[in-house]
Amino acid sequence: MKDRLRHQIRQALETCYRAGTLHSEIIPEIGLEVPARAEHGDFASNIAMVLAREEKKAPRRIAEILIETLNREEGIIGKVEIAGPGFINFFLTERCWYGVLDDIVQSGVSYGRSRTGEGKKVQVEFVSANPTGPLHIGHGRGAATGDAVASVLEAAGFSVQREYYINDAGNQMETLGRSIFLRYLELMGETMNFPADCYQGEYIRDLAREVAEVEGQRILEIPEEAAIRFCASFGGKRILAGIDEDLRAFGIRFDNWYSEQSLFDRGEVERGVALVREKGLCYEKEGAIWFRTSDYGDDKDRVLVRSNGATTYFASDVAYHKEKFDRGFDMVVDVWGADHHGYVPRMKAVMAGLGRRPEDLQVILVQLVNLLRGGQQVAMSTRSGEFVTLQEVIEEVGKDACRFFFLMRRSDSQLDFDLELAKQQSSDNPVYYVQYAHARVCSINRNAAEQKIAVPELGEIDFGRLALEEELALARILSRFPETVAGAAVAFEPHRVIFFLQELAAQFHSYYNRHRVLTEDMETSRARLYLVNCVRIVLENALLLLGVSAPEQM
RNA sequence: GCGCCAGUAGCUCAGAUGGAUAGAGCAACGGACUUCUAAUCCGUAGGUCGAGGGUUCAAAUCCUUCCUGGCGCGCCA
Repeated sequence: MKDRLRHQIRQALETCYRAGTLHSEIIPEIGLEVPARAEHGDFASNIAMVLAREEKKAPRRIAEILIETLNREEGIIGKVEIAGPGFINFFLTERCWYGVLDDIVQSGVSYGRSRTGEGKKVQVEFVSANPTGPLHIGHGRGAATGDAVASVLEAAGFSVQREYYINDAGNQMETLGRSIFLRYLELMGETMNFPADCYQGEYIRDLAREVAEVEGQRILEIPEEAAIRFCASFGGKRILAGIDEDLRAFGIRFDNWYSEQSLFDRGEVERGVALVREKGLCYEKEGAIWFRTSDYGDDKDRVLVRSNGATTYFASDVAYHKEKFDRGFDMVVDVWGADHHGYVPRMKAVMAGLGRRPEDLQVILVQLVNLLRGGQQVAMSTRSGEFVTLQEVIEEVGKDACRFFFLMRRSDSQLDFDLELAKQQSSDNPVYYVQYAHARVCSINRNAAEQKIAVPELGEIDFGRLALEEELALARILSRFPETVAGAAVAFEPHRVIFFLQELAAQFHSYYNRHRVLTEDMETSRARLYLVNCVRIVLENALLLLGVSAPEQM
């Protein structure tokens, strides 16, 4: 809708230049916004004020000239007013708003999709938790965010792959192996002080028990190093399977699981290091090899290969990101915990070093989740192994509430997650507020069916019956859905969809309370039924985009 | 010390490309169920947008200084 109007303005501008009524010959970015106040129209443009300096004319005068030139034939533009210092306020015709309803019915599940992304290949990498323990609530937020970003990008016309990067190569895997091995020894009757730098959680004992069940005494009889390696691999696989299970319960599936170890096995890390050395981006100092990331905005250079010959985690990441682009992605999105933000400049530097634009790598930082229960903070400590797992939270509050809560805030602001509130089935709980709107439409449909009124199909209603202000307001909100999704995609901000949902649900609830859909008058009933089913479609599309279900009854 | 992020109503937070009188939810107060689900709605009240300076016709938004909070500054991962 906005694009159509913008197009009309551009044409008017060109016509003015041709006719000589305006002369600056520039076509600036045409600012169009939805004004905060209804009396300022459906859209407002600041174009006249932007041109004022160049034209050396009063903004209001420019606005007059433009309005005279505007093509009204397409029937989109109803009334146009000049207001304030030179705003042009556009009031679109009702016909044009109700055309949105036909768009929605026609597009159905596709309504909201756009071609903004032009099919560009994007990879979204998220969660990527080390396979050394179960997912906790912080991972949950990253999971919900990454998945929603991916979905929103898909809907905006990008071609998206979801990837999980498995950090299975570093010495944390060694620690995992040793932790399990030591618990295994305990089971076999050895007494010891379990080291503080090992993983403390109860799940380590469970894994040790499994090792004992499957392998019996065998692990006692092989060299310790091999035993640890076995335990690491055994535990890593089990934990990863558990992570996959948790994520599926959360409604998330990855297209690809990518192992860091495989980078080593295929020589990618070596090749990556060699490549940046060939490009002259490195130097040796004190026996180590350094990447000149400070040439590209990082505050210091970073070690790729340590003086003992071992590569750093950074080296893996250079190889990994290089390999991502080798796979043909136009853009790569990484979802990280906000505590890794210091890592961003060096990875941007890597992009530049590899000859990519820094914007081709987008990093979304996800802030901490503050877990509360009835306003009281829930104590968590990774070191002692006392943390609330994602699985526990999903079991307690349900997938829908969990997903919704994780997305309610901008990802880079901290999030209070109150378990009691998330469970509450009341107006305090925004999840139910939105879902309830959907269920209500479904309920209306059931009642309509009882009265033998079918939901009208495309073109079957008389828009003249939709004359209420609240109905127009609904149509306006519905029309904004595609641009909301596209905006959320290019800004990597899925929370915008949440706010859209809340606004739509609020407008619907208000309408519902004030007016009956099923009335004495058949044609009015049918027209309203058509409208509220458009609301239902958009609610459902938006909820599914976020991984939240759209229930038919509650 | 340096860097990144944040500071908006009592609380939790929105405010896309700078726009007109800064919004929502919760909490507070007052109302609405013989009507398609009250998990809802309607109304009232609540603000020096951390502080100062600057750019602009126009600043919560951009620049700058300062204050406060969080995080990060390894040949760790």
